[in-house]
Amino acid sequence: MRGIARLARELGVSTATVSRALNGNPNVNKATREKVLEAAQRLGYAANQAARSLAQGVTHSVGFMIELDHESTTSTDYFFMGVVEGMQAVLAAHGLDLLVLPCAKSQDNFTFLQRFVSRGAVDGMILAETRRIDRRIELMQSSGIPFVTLGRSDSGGGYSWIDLDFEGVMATAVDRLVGQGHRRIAVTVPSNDANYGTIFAQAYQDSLARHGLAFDEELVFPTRRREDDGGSLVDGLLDRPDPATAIILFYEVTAIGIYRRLAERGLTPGRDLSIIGFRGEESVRFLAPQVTCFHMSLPDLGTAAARALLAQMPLTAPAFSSGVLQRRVPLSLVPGESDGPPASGVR
Amino acid sequence: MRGIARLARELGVSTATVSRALNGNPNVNKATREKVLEAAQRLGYAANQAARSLAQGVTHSVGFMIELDHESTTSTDYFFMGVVEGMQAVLAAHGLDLLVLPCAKSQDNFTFLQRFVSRGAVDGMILAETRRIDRRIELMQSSGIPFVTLGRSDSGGGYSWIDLDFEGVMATAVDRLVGQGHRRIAVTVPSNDANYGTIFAQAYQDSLARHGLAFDEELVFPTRRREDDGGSLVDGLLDRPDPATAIILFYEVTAIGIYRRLAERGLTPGRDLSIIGFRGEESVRFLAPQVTCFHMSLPDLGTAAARALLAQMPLTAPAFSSGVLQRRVPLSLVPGESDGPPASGVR
DNA sequence: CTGAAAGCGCTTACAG
DNA sequence: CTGAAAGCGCTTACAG
Repeated sequence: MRGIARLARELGVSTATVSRALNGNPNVNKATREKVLEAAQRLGYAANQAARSLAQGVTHSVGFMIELDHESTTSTDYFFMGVVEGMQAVLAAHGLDLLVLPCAKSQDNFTFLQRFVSRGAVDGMILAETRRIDRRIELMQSSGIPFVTLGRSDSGGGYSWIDLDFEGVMATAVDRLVGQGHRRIAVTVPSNDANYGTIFAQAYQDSLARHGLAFDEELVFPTRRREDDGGSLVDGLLDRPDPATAIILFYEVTAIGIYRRLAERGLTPGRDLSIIGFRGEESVRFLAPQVTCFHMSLPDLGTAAARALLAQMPLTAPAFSSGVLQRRVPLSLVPGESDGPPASGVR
Repeated sequence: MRGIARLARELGVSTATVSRALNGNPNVNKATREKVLEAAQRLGYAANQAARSLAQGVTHSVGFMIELDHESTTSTDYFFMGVVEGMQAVLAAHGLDLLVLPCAKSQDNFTFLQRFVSRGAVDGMILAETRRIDRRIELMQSSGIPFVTLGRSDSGGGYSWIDLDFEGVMATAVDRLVGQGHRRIAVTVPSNDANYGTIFAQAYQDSLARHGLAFDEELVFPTRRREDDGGSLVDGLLDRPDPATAIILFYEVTAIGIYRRLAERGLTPGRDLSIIGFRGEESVRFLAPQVTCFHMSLPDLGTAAARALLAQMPLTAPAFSSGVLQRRVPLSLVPGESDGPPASGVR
């Protein structure tokens, strides 16, 4: 005999009583409860997860599906762990375990998710790196399992998501540069297929349009999350009939390569080329001149996602404001010295 | 009626047959199997995880416990995701799910682990950041659940671990510096309580002793995983009666701060101070002069850990060479220009 | 090759 | 406040 039955026998009570005592059911005599709790503690007993889940119909766990591609996992810009920190704290406070579920880039992410969902392995799910068209969202909706995505998608319609305010960031950056006198503003966009790339690029176009500036496809540079992906675009930016005088970076780490290439050409960031980075990062903080960028708290992003999920889960929903939550997290500008009026003085 | 029962009824077979077909039991008529498989596929049916685990006594999942502290999760030096990449690939190939289990620094890591273990939530466990004395190891041993640690510990005795060859790295670095003529060699060590700090420091002492060099406690600098933690130690290193002429860095990112401070003082890395970094990192790769460092593959480390675990798990052990595996993964030196003969020419 | 039935270790109405 | 018993959804000897 093992598990709860063994504990019950040793204590001379029924398994029902042990179960109630352990689960905080109020209908248990105080002395009995203490006896049970003490014994469980002493013997290191905890209810078997599988049996518990089967009986209760809930797992008390939440999955966070992330995709592993070598480019990002080994990047200095990898930021999901900071987000996990916030998620974990909120979920733990509500008695939920966070299971980070890594899906290899090489396997189909739909099938991967489907397995966890159809097996009932989690009570809720957080998805990252949403695509513009993302079948995972419809999968989650038809599964009935509460979920929230980190990032928007055109799929699914009215579901909960948390995303960064790319539009706000871009508007602020372009406003600032235009205010400094720039007219030829370039941009880098991620070279992967996540939806944020599309959103960032669209916000760029919209912001230019707001200022009556022409959109030039040749000023849009897809880059990877790599320091050296910045350097190679500098020449293309400057050596043209109408050179760009400013650039907005999706991956701020690429500033490192840009600074190097500028230095090689005897040029100075902020004077010969204005640079604004998207997400202020540790690895870039030590560049001189300091990169003008946008700041955000990664744990706060995780916290927001976890809350949006809890608001949908049966056990926790009552404590949260109801319904679907769709929120863009604003970022604040951190002025540096990497931008300023164009050297040519064009205005 | 739901789950397997519903599927069975629809197909006009017993649940036993459905179960066998789905689990690849050979004792199933081919036509029957195909019928079942087709229906399961069509209806998106997958066996309930909890029921399956309860009946089988195994979860087909492996946990990787990592500790979240804000310093490391937001560091550009965070490297566990690269390791996860390798783990996940190996485990998936053997039909095992990898659950990354984040434990907040603020909660007790022993209790955290105990919950997952005593509940039977995983079939195997990988532990990171082992301490010199680490009660988790005895916990795992008494649980009977296969486990492997990323990092050594004095606890537990003969269990499986994978660790980096800190001794080899240190010996190579010191040999190289001594060969260049250095006699006063400083070192940075991590300021946390993980065992690798102790090992690194001990290897430093041993390597000095091998060359008959005196150990000077004042040349040992605890640092965090932060770029700016390098700069502050430069002055202490140089402004003393017998200045250090070389330094070996545990966290290579701190080289960034060191380079900056040296530049401020009009000094040159590799000439006025020789620098060797431990783990070659993306964020440091663009420093000039290039930092001499040691290279390793993060996914390979994960692969090794996963294999060491599989070798202990009942279902997979037969395919692996048996027994306890304790392995130090070697790193290879990548020469840069950040070290060389001391400027004073002392020999 | 297939089915009826027991059993995995819990939780929870139900009855007292 | 407590216990006997059913039930959660599977898997797997056992019998045929």
